[in-house]
Amino acid sequence: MNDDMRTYSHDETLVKLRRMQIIQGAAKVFVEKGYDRTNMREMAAACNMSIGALYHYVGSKEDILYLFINDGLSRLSEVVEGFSSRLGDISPTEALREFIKMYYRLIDDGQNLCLFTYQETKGLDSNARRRVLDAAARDVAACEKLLRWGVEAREFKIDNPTVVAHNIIVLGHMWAIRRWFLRKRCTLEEYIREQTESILKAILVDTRAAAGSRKDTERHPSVGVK
Amino acid sequence: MNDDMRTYSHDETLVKLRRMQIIQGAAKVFVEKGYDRTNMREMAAACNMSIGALYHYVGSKEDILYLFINDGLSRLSEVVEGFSSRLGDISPTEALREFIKMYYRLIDDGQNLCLFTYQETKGLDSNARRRVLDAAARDVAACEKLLRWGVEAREFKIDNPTVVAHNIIVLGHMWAIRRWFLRKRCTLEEYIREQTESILKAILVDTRAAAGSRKDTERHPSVGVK
Amino acid sequence: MNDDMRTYSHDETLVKLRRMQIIQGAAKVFVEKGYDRTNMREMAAACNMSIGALYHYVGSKEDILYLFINDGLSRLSEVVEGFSSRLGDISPTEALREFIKMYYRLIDDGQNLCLFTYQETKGLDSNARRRVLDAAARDVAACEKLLRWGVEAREFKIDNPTVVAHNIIVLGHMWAIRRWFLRKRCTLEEYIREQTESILKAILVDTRAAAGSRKDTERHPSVGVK
Amino acid sequence: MNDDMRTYSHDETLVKLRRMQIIQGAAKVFVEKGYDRTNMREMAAACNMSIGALYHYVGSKEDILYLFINDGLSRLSEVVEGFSSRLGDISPTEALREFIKMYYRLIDDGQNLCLFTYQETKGLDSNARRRVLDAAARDVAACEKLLRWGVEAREFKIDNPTVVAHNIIVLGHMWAIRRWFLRKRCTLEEYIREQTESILKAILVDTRAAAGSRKDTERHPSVGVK
DNA sequence: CATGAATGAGGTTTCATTCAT
DNA sequence: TATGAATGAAACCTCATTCAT
Repeated sequence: MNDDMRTYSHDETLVKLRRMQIIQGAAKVFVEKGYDRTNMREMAAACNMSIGALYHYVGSKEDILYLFINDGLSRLSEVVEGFSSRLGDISPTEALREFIKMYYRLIDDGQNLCLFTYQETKGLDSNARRRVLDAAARDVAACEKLLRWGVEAREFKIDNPTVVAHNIIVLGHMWAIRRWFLRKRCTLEEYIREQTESILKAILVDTRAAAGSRKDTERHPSVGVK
Repeated sequence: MNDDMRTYSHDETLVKLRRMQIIQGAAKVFVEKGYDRTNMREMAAACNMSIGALYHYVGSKEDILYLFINDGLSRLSEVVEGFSSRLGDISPTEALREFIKMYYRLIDDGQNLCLFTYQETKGLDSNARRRVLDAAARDVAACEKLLRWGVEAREFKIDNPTVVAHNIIVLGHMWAIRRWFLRKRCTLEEYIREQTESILKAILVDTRAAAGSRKDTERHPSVGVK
Repeated sequence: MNDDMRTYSHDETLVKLRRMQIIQGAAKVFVEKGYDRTNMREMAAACNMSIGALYHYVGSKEDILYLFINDGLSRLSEVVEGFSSRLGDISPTEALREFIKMYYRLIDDGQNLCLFTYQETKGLDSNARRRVLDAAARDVAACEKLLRWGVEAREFKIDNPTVVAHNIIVLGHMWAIRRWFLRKRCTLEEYIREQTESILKAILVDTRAAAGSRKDTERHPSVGVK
Repeated sequence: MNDDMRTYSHDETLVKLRRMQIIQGAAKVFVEKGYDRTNMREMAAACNMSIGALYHYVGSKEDILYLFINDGLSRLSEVVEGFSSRLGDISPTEALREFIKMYYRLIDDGQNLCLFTYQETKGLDSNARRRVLDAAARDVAACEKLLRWGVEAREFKIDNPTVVAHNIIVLGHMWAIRRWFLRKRCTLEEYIREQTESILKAILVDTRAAAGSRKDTERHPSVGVK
C-alpha cells in the first residue's frame, strides 16, 4: 500500500491493528484540537497507548497525520469507486441522483475528517501530500465518469464535465466545511435535494425531466428511482 | 472595528500604520509556512520590525492572525458590498454575471489568503472566529440579495436562494482552495464562464435567456471577458 | 575472570558461546558508531540475537562494553605475555626488535579496538575500568621486563625503563589512534622500522650494535639501516 | 574564523563573550562527565545561563563540543606556532629542549582537554572533525620545522622528521591521556627530562652534545626546570 | 531458553512573551 | 518609542530494560 513508514515491529498484523488504534485515537484529538495543537502525550492517551508504543508503529507525529487523512480518504474513495458496480439497471440521471445522495451522506458521516483534511493537508511532506491529493482527485474522476456516461446516453449536455464533477464533489465537502453556515439554513436532506436539482437543471438535455423527476417519474416508472 | 486589541501606543494613527505593516509582513510568512509554523522572529523580520515593536502594536501572535484574516475578508466584503451601488442600469442576469466575474477575480487575486482562511480560522478564539465568519457570511448575503432581486424581477426561479448564493460564493473559493486540481484543467476565465453558465441554467426562468446572453456578449465584446 | 556479570542461564558453556557472539556483534556496531550512539536494537541485530536473548547473557549495555574491551585487551595481553616464552636464544636487542614488530602488528590488526578503548574506557564503572587499565598496564610490564633484561645483559642503558617501555607501547597505539595522520605519511612496516631504530638509538650501550643488528649491516656498519 | 554557527544575536561582541562563557561552562561538565552523558540542563547550569540563552549563541549541543575542542586546540597551536618567534639566539638542540618543555607543560595545564579531545573528536561531524584534526596536525608541523632546522644545522640526523616530530607531540599527549599510569611512576619534570634525553639520543649527530647539555643545565640551574 | 512489545523518564530543541535598557 | 536578550515550559522523540508469552 502506502508504506515506508517506520516500525519497530515485524508482525504485520499487529502493525495494522495498532495503526487502526492510532487512527481512531487521532480521530478524537486531531479533530478536536487540530494537528499542531495536539501533543503526543494527548495523542498517546487518546490511543490508549504509551508514547513509546506509539513510536513503535509510527515514525513521527506527521506519520499519524498521514495515516489519519489517508485512511479517511481511502474509505471514501473505496465507497465511491465501488458505486458504479453496485448500480442496477438505471438511467444516468437516476445514477447521478444516487451518487450525490450517497456522497453527501458519506461526507456528513465524516464531517470532521473532511474539514480536517482541508485544514491540515498542508502539513504533510510533498510525497504524502501528493498521495492525499491523488486520492481526493479519484472522487472527482468517479463522478466525471458518471457524467460522461450521461452525455453519451444523450441525457446530459455538459461543456466541461470535469468542472461539473468537481462542483458536485466540492459542494458535498462544503456541507462539512461550512456547516457553521449551512446547518442553520437547512438539513442535509434539503441540501442534497437543492444541490441535486440545481445540478440536474444545469446539465439535463430535457429540462422537464429534471423538473418532473419526482412527481413525473411516478407516472413513468421505467425511469423511476430504485 | 478592530477593537480591543492590546497596544502600548496611544497614537492611533501610528497604531494603524504599524498594523498595516504587520499585516503585510504576515502575508509573506503566514501564507508560506502556515500560522503554527511561523515564529515571531520570522514574523518580525518579515514586518521589518523588532520583536519588541511587534508587541507594542499587537497583544499576541493570535492577534496577528486575526488582523490578517480580518483585513483580507474586510477588503473582500467591502468590494462585494459596494458592488450593487456600482451597478448601472442592467438586468439581474447581467448583474449576476458581473458579480461572479468580479468575485472570482477577487478570489484569484488573493488566492493565498482565501486558502489560508479556510485552514487557519480554527486557530482563532471564539470571539474572533465569529467576527470572521460573520464577514464571510456577508458575501453570501450580498449575492443572495442579487438573486432575490432576480426572483422578484421574474428572471430567476430559485427554491432556496441562500443555498444558491452560497454555492456561487464557495465555488469561487474553490478556485483558490483546489487550485492543485483546477489549474491543470482550466484557466480562471474558463472557470468563470463554466460556473456562470451552470448557475444561470439552474436558475433562469427562461432558459433561452441564458443561451441568448451568450450570443449577446459576442455581439457586445466590451461586456465580455477581458 | 569475567566474573560477576548477571546471567539468566546456568549453562556456562552456552554463556561463553553467546558472549563470544555478543563480542563479535559489538565489534561491528560499537566500532562504527561509538558506544553511546549504538542502541540495543542495533546491538541485538548485529549479534543475530533478540534483545531478550541479549539480556539473558549480559546484565546491561555497559556489560557489553566491558566484555568487548576486556576481550580485546586480553587477547593482546595473552600474546604479549606469551612472547618471552616463545623467544628462542636471541639477544635482548633482537628480542626487543621482535617485540615491537609483533606488538605494532597486533595493534594494526585490531586498530579499531585500540582506538575504541582509548575513547570509551571512561564509560566503564570504576571496577571495570580498573580491570581494563590493569590489563593495559600488563603490556607495559612485559615490555619493561624485556628492557630490564637488556640492561642486565649490558646491551641497554636506560634511566627509567618504565617510561621507555611505556613509550614503546603507546607509540604502537598511536599507529591506530592517529592513523588519520600517520597513514598518509608511512606504511606500517616503515613506522615499525623508524620507531625501532629511534628506540634502540636511545637505549643501546654500543650504538654500533644497533647499526649491526641486521645481517647486511654487519658488513657495512657505517651505513646502518636504510 | 570558523563559523557558520547559528546565532540569534547580531552583536558580535556579545556572541564572543557568551561563547567564551559557554566554553568555560563546557570545560566543567564535559570533562567530568563526557559529552554524551552531559545534558543541556547541566550544561546551562554550568554556564550560568538559561537553556534558552544557550541556544541563542549556539545551534546545537554538538556546536558546543566543537567550540570547546577547537578553543583548546587553538590556544595550544597559537602558543606552539609563536614559539619559534620567541626563540632567542640558541642552538637547535636547545630550542628542541625548550619546545618539549613548553609543550609538555602546556599539555599538563590542559590535561583534561587533551584527554577529552582524544575521546570525543569522533562525535563531531566531518567538517568540524577535519578542522580539529588540522589544528592538531599544526603542532606536529611546528615541531617538524624545528627538527629540520637542526638537520640543516647538522646537529640532528633524522631519517623521517615527520615521524619523530609526531612522536614528540604524542608522547606529550600521553602525559595527559595515560596519567593513570604515569602519575604513579614519575613527575612531569622527570617525564620531560626522560623524554627529552631519549629523543635527543636518537637524533643527535654528536652524542656528547646531549650528555654535555645535561651537565650544563646542572651548572646553570636558573635555566633548568622550575 | 527465547522473544519483542511495552514502558515512560529523560534527551535536545523551540518559541511566545517580557522587560531592562 | 524601540530593542532584542533572556526565560523556561513544553514540544517531539529515543532507548535501556522488563516481563508476559
